[in-house]
Amino acid sequence: MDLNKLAEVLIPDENVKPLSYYEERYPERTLEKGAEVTRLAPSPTGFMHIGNLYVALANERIAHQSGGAFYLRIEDTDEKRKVEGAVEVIHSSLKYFGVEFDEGADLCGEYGPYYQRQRAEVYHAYAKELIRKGLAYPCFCGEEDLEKIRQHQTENKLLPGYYGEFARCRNLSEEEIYENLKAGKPYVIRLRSQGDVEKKHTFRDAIKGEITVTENNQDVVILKSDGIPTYHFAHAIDDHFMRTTLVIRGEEWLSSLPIHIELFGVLGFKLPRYGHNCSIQKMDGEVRRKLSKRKDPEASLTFYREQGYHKKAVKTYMLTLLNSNFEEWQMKNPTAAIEDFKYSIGKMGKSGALFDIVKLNDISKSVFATLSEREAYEFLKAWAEEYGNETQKGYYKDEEYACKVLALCMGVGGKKRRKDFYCAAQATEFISYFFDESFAPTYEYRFDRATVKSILQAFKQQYSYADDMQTWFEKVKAVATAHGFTTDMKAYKADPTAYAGSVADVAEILRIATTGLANTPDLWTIMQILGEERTLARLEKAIDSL
RNA sequence: GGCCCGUUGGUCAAGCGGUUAAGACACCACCCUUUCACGGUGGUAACAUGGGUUCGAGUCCCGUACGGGUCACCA
Repeated sequence: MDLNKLAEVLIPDENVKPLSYYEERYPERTLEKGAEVTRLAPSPTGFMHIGNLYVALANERIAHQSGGAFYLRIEDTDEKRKVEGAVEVIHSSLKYFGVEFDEGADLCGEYGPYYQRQRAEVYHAYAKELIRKGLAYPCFCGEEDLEKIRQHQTENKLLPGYYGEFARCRNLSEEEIYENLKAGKPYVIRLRSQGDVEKKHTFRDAIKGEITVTENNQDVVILKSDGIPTYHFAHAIDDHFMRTTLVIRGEEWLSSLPIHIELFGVLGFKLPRYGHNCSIQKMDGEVRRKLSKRKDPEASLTFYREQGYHKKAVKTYMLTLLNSNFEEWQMKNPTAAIEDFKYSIGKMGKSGALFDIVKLNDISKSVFATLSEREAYEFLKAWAEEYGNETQKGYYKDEEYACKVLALCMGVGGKKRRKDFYCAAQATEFISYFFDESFAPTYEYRFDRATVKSILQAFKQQYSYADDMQTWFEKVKAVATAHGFTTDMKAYKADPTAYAGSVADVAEILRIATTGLANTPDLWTIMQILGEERTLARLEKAIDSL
């Protein structure tokens, strides 16, 4: 059979150049020893999963820490999944979390184009080469044919797939091929696999360690009927010519590793190192499962922006999941930039981590506690502008007032900072009682109405805006005593039944009356910020409601 | 179902043949505090399971159970 001719007929791409051209066009990178070239290679679906950030961060850290390069390649070989503007979403959502590429799609770079659809000629050049060598062949089987083969295989408990004796088009004669072609039958190009599933090898994965893989025996499709490569073929060619040294990707790829190993071998390329990481999971009732794009809002990167999580918090949390020694390092180096952490691929977990939003919130609280009230103001204002409603935007109109509120709520200037905020949405909700337009209390007291009313009335009569904190407390205590509430907390704790309540309970009643909440920062300061008129109005309103 | 991977407290996890089996989050208690928090101290709580190998096993081997992944002209 004239394989040269067959290659020309099957893949009539006039842009194809000799193979040596591509090796020269995409030369080995000149890098320091130990430098790693890594990449993120998402499909442009327009949806960014938290797992994308997770794996992007791992790749980015390793490349930049080693003095290598980190690039973005768009795997747009699947027409059906393509979404307009998706690349912009990838850049912007990763950039928000501080992950930036050195080269890649929509950026410059010597190893482009970085869109797979634009690299057709390279794939074609190598597909042709494989055909010439007899290592690839056209396959005319349609969906129905494949279905039939699969059915036969499942019925007879055979390994499913297109291989060996089941690969019907593998041994088509020259006449048959040209007859099919003449009849206008669509075809794909398949690899003529030389592997044997009975042969096992151990493979060293950078994350999982030693794993056993069998050889691939599937005649996988390398070029689809539209001439576009499948993931496997594009992966081998791109990662070779973009000179990737380390491929960190999800563990769903582990099972197709044998295909990749064979492909790299058959193409004469050096296999990169691989690290297969686990996906982030969550608890759904009793079962543990992957974070799902459809069911879990927190699976989407946009969730964190809409909620107003600080990028540093999300990044820190990702790092604690990615590298088990990160938290310890951070505790020892509380002021160091997280970029200074020596990331190690070997420290990545071998089993899937559960996503724990409570832990994220805890980290976020600490991040807020490092912000000044001005920084918090800018952050919250920016969030409100983009995601808040009209009332919430209004909170940040008066900068001085807002900063006073924030300074109090974050404990700025105190010996220890408060940790009430974990995201912009929650922080904005938290401070809403400072604004009359959103003050809608439900007043849930733990004492009977008569007592509450009496306490409120007594306090209101004595209240004076001019009082300093000390005087103010004296008055609170006086009200407490007058109602049979003790001011001696120790005594109260020793025997709570001896009193109607404690001064803490009185404070709680006043707190609920003025803010609607049982948990707020220092009440005296709140009243100072609110001002005399509004404070009295709120007490009045609370009394009226009883 | 076949193949591959995994399994240490509720969660994230250290551990690399000999440890009183770290630490963090959460929870609880106490302390600090004239209020709410912050903070401090302490506590509850774990090697999935059955066999081996070994003087000795969370650590090595085999089986079982459970969980995950994968079996496309999707990535």
